[in-house]
Amino acid sequence: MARRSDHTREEQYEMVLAAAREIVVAGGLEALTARKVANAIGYSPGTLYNLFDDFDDLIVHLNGRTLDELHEHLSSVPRTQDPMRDLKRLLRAYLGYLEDNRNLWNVLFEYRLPNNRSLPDWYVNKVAKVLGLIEVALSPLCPSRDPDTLADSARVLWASLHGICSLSGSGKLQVVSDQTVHKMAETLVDCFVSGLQTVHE
Amino acid sequence: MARRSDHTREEQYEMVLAAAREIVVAGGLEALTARKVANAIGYSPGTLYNLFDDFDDLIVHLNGRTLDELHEHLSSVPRTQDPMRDLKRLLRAYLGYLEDNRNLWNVLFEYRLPNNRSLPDWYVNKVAKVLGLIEVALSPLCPSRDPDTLADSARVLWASLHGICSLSGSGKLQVVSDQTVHKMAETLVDCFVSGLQTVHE
DNA sequence: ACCTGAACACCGTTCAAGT
DNA sequence: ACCTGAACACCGTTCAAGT
Repeated sequence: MARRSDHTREEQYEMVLAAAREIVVAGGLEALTARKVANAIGYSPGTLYNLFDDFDDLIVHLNGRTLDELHEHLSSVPRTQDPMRDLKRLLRAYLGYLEDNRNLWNVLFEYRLPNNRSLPDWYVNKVAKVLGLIEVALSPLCPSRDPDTLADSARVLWASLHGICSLSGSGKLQVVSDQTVHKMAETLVDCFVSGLQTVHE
Repeated sequence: MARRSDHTREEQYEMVLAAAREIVVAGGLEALTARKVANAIGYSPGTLYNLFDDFDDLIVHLNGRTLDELHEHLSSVPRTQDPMRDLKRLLRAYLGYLEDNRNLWNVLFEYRLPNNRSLPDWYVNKVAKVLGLIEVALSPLCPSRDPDTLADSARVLWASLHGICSLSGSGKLQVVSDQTVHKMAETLVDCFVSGLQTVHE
């Protein structure tokens, strides 16, 4: 109906992501619809397509923000002289973020791009930044000096932790309490790190 | 329009799951719709609701079949006198099933029930059966005689493996080749089992 | 140039109407 | 008793029409 200059493109972008975040926090991915986001920011559905390629693109941007949040949360973990203690703290910080932001975390991982499309470079970089934190924490515990081996170990640990959180969160492991998830995650870290140091390749 | 006794209820049930399986194999979860399933078996959409509570229920039943298939596939792995070798074979069988049935595997894990609902008992039992296979393989490698500890270890390993396959499959780990996934999974198993034997609790 | 809102082609689900 | 198929309340997405 009209050209509205109520908000700049950047303001609209921020409004959309803020609204999307709120909707996901309140109701998860299934609650997130284009019409609801548009309504929340006071624009029509069509306006979203001026800012994003499509709804998938919007979700990827929201997940990018979640990765930033997660990175910041994990970055706040202090480093001491005890590498194993630091790694455990990082683990607890991760589980803490998950518990406080369950729905955002769920969308971050449960959302899959359609088969023919792949994640944009800036998104891949955000993942790499989080992985970097794990590499740093794992480095003093990793006997190998090869950076590729370290990177692989960090990815295995990160992915394994994800598996525990993911399967238990979706009720596919007969896991009832967060306490059990914590215990399983600790078991993983203990065994994996211990194994790293004894396995000779 | 008519009462049709072309097929019994059981026949219809089988037809639905067979059609759903085919649609998923061909196009993944996003291709699976009620209308498409109904059309594939030559009935109207409404008929599905005579057989299943809703579409979620249909997917859960399909996933139940996938769990059966997976269990059967893993059961075919022969047992030798070398526990580590057996476990590695189990691992390879799992990765093999995944590669041959990627879309079914994706639906098995990426599909989440709405928040307020939980998986039925018969489904939980199917999961437990698969976990049982891992327990049996892990048992001779696990120093603890406590069956609960063994069960926890099996769940940690299963979930961790799932995490690696899941994250790499959705492109969230910068993992390119199946070869890398294999390598990561082997690293996990090596380190985890080795760690199991050295970690004292 | 920007935004609208109706329209399109879909969803899962329901239920009166038929046999 | 079983099945239909139209209808309902939604989706994501597009685009002619407005200012």
